[in-house]
Amino acid sequence: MAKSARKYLDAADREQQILEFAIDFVAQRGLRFTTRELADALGVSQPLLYRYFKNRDDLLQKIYDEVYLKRWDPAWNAQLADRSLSIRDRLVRYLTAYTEAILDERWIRIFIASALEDPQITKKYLGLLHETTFPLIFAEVAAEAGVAAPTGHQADELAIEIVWGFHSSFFYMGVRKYIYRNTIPDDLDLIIRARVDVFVSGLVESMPRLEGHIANAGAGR
Amino acid sequence: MAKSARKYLDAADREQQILEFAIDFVAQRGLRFTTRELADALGVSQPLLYRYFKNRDDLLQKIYDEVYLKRWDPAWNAQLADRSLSIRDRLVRYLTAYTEAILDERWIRIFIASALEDPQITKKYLGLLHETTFPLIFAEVAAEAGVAAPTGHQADELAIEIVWGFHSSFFYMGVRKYIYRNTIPDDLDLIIRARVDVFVSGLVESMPRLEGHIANAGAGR
DNA sequence: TCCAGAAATTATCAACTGATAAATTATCAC
DNA sequence: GTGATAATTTATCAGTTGATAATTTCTGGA
Repeated sequence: MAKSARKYLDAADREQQILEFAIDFVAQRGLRFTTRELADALGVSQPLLYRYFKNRDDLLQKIYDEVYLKRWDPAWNAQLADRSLSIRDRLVRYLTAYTEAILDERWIRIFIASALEDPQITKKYLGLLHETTFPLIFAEVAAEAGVAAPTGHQADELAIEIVWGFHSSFFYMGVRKYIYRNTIPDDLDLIIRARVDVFVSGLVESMPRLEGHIANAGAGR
Repeated sequence: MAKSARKYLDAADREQQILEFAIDFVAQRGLRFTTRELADALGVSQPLLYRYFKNRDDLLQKIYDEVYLKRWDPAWNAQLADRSLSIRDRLVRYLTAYTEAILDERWIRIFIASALEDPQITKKYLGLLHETTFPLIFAEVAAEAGVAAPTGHQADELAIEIVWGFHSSFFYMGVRKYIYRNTIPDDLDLIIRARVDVFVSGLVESMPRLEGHIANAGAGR
């Protein structure tokens, strides 16, 4: 008998089915859903949820785990550091993989909704970017420019900040598409290449002036 | 008698007090608050809310109106177009005013929460950026580069996209601070100048290559 | 075929929630 | 002071909600 035609699923299958369905459901409805609404949409009785999930929060926690799990490939950082390709090509390759992973309705909406509810949930993921990937990208562009990156705490902060601005623009495309419900261009590859070009050109050229910006900090106000 | 010591406020004052309090409250708690929680926090009875607001949704609508109202200064676009200053200076001036308006906990959190709930709410505001400000910024940088901006539908889209990436990085600082609860550098002026520098330098330099990106679209896949 | 055990549903509860009506309390003009 | 009026609270309700217990239905092996 095909599993899909069964009325009584194996416990493991049913749990997986509920979880997958709940991810789509919560992505659409946000965190204000009720357990009855979820059960009705899935076509099972509401108490059945409590056979597989201790309570509503337990279900949400498992949703977060499932959505964030395995969306981050540790190989990305190694590839970014691989100087056999130009920094432009490396950034294009990384951003192609990164956007493929995160420009997903469920991922974007659940990420934002969960962060709004409790920033702790997304902290680990964001820490990975902030502590590892961003310093790496800045350092690699600095190497491309043939300039020593400016040093000091304020310079480090500014460097991270510049990369944040660049990097977040791709995540933000997901926000525009799946939260604002705007249309975004469908040729993502074109946009990645154009933005990488603007970013690398700009950072290479302005890198020598960064020290100056720091020195002038606060002077103009 | 000072109004703050009164027990029975004038209707207009009470309505304003509830609305202001509710804005802070909803910014913190999100849209899952109950009318009792709001009333308790404010120190009034729950039915009192219904004297001033028809129902829960009516209160939310008035919150949105109050938060989004007058956060957008129509003079900004005119200033961006005023070529008596360099494009860098104009962008710095604009972004200083813009960030001052929107890097506010209530604004950021209610903007995101309401967009997540119903994208219609933020549509008008975002349309203003997309239709008016972004094309203007791109055109002004093109003029700075002394290059005719590339033409055609795809070029327009790409141009808007590049500016989206730049512009959104400032809004996104608010997301980082008030939603992710990350620390962001306190010297905003420094960041604005550095990012404007990277952006203008990069766009001026890569502008002549944009046509090439478009021509190559899809070729590399 | 039949039944033991697992899977799912029905029935139910206490607490919560948005909303309304009735009763109470403060304010102010006279 | 006093009473008319507006502001606020208390009491209350019907529908909802998360969760549990009791009951029923299905599945697969002997």
